[in-house]
Amino acid sequence: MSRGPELIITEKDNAARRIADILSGETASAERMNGVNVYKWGGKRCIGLSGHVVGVDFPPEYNDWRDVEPVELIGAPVEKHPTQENIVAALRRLARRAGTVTIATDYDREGELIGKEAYELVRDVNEDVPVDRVRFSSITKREVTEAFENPDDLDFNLAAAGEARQIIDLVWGAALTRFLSLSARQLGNDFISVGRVQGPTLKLIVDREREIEAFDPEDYWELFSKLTKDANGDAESFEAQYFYLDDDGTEAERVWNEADAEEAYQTLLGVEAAEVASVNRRTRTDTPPAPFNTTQFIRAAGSIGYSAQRAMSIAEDLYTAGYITYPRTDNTVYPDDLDPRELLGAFEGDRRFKEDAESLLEQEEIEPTEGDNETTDHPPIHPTGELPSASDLTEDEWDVYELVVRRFFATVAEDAVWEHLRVVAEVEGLSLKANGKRLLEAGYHDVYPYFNSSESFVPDVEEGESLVLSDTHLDAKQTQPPRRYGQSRLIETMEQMGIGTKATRHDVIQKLYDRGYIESDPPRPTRLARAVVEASEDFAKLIVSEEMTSQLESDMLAIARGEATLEDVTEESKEMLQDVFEGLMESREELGKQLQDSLKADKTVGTCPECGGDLVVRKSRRGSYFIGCDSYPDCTYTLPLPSTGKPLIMEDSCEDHDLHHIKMLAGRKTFVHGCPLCKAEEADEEDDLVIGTCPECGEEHDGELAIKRLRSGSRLVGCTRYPDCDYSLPLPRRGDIEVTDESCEEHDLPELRITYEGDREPWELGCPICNYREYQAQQNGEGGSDLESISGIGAKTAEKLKDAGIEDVKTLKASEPDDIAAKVEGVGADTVRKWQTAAD
DNA sequence: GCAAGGTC
Repeated sequence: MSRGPELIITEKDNAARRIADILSGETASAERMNGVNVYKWGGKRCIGLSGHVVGVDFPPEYNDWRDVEPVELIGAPVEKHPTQENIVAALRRLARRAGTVTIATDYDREGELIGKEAYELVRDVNEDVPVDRVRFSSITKREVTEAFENPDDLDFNLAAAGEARQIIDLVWGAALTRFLSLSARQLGNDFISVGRVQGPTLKLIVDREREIEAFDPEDYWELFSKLTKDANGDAESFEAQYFYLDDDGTEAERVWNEADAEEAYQTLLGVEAAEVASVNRRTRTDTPPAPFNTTQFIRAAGSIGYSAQRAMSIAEDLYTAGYITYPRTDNTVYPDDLDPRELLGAFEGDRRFKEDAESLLEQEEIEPTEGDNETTDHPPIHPTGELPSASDLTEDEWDVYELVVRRFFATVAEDAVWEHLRVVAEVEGLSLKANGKRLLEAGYHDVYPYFNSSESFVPDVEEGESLVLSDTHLDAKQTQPPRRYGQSRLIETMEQMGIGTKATRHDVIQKLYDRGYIESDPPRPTRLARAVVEASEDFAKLIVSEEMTSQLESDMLAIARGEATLEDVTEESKEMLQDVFEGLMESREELGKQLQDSLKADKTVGTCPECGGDLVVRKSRRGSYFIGCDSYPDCTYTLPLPSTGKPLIMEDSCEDHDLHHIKMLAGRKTFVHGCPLCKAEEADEEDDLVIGTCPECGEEHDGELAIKRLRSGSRLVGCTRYPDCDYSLPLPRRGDIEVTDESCEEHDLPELRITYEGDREPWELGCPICNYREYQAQQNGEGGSDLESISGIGAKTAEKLKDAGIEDVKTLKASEPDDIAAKVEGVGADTVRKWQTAAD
């Protein structure tokens, strides 16, 4: 009997392709099966999954939220079903005729579970085929070859640990989410969610907000003087700060008592010189940073202005294009077979990195830095050595790519060395100190400019030397509340707390935005978020506590070790949830009311000037936002809002009308609208300024074009016969509009100039018709494809789609998913369907 | 339609 082909299953297409290349000596060819790549060479086939291709859920009879009491979900069965039909079908087809199967999913717990899911799909169609498992932590020739020479077995206990997590997350998450949503009567798109990871993350944000609110600022004073060394006519000055030793004998700069501060201030004002009491010099070694894992990468990208979500999406594109390694990793230690010299060598041929690469290669010894996390999942994020040419990347992609390259450079660069100089001067029993620092050896800072390496100057002085004292000033200050978490700080804290994973932490933050729990950046919790956290603290403490995860982790460890079973762990967890529900059911109504009140508070802008009710942000039937009275239909008072963006109610209010200011969130086009009533009044007070004849109805009806200000705050050039004629041309939101003496011959309209406050140069907008035409041409010309407006389509994918003749969203929507999948590498029909839905 | 975890 002849054996069928060997089937290799990986976690993702990219890994399948690279492993096929390595094992085949680059002779593997790719073919498409159900829109999925299958790599083929000799008697072997290799297919990449897309992470989990099956998911857990309750049976369909539990689908209706209203029909099923949330508490019933605790006892409900949990089923597995395919979520990526095309991949599952392809896998089954291949498995049916396979002679052996090798599971080569990622080397971590979730990878073991994904491997077991693949194993079960294989077993469904082929009872006898031998299945083994290979493990490697980076896809290099050496590791992969070695792993395939020494195959192992699947670790079913480890996979069961992952399954226990799936079940517990589903049951707790779904039961509590439904309970909160039902009790507040929030069904449909605006349901109220909680979960093991989003819960504690939200509590972190809410707790910080509570600290900020409870903060009681304290007054203190700080004193500074200028000290000048005046030797041989060369005056060198520096600022020194007053300090004293507090009761514990520790050095303090803040003076907590105004009288003491004033006394010291007067003393310093009365003197003209101070004597140097001590000079301390020391050198400090500043070691280069460790290689990037996901969290540290997000943090660094954050410091150059990229949100966590955006940084990961760009990294994903760079990875798919082959320029950087896999961006989701916990590892901060390079694998043994990364040869830094070889990788540096790849940058010698590139104009932009040549100089730095060469100087690094001149080092006699190259020993990369190591971080604290050494894991088996993937190598730290580093450039692959395949370089993009300038036109391959957008500006943002280049920024992020350069960051990854330079981080790699830094990890193989030399230490930096600083010299710290501390000078203490004394006068009349008062002490002043200054700390200078100088970069003696720039080391890694030369190749990694993202850290602050600025120096502060303090001249060489000697003990006993007299310095001129001048410019003494006393600064009154106040202690500040703790700062809100920024996105990267939040992700770092989640990592420390052990919640979420490298691949999900940034998504969790996005989810909190989507659910209406946080707004703005740095994120600020809404009233709803507080109510959800409070309700959870009162009745389901575990769901907002990091302990739920640490408990789960130790349970999973026990399962993996064979010391506990999946059933033991899930049953115990369900019993705890059952107890939680006893408390919840009793307080159902009260809880629902609190959630509803908070939801309303989140929408409230202020008090209605006509009836004293609440003014709230509403959405019209056409989908646009406006402000209306909560007492509608008894009160019909409304205020318009700008048509672009989603309104955010800001914290500050208008002094005249006591209405909260509004910000319109629209990505890069975000702007502050301000007080909606002020905007409306400004428009009412401003007369339309006629500048010419309406090109559409001028001849027939004597329509005229005028510069108008709308109550929504927008400005435009529009026909005076509106609404009978709706001809209009856009005008910028900001700046003063000046009508110049010049006029456009073609359209017989005056040219406009926009002027700004401050130093900003005026903008010669010109004829409004010409200007609008140029704008439209620009929109349709370069970057005319709007494919990238769909979430999930990056620059690279858009490029690939265009190569396949799919130029824009319209074509994408009109095409058959399977056709696109067949034409475009790495794109499945399911993905296309998702894009098509996203485009609607 | 719920979670969290993969991946796109």
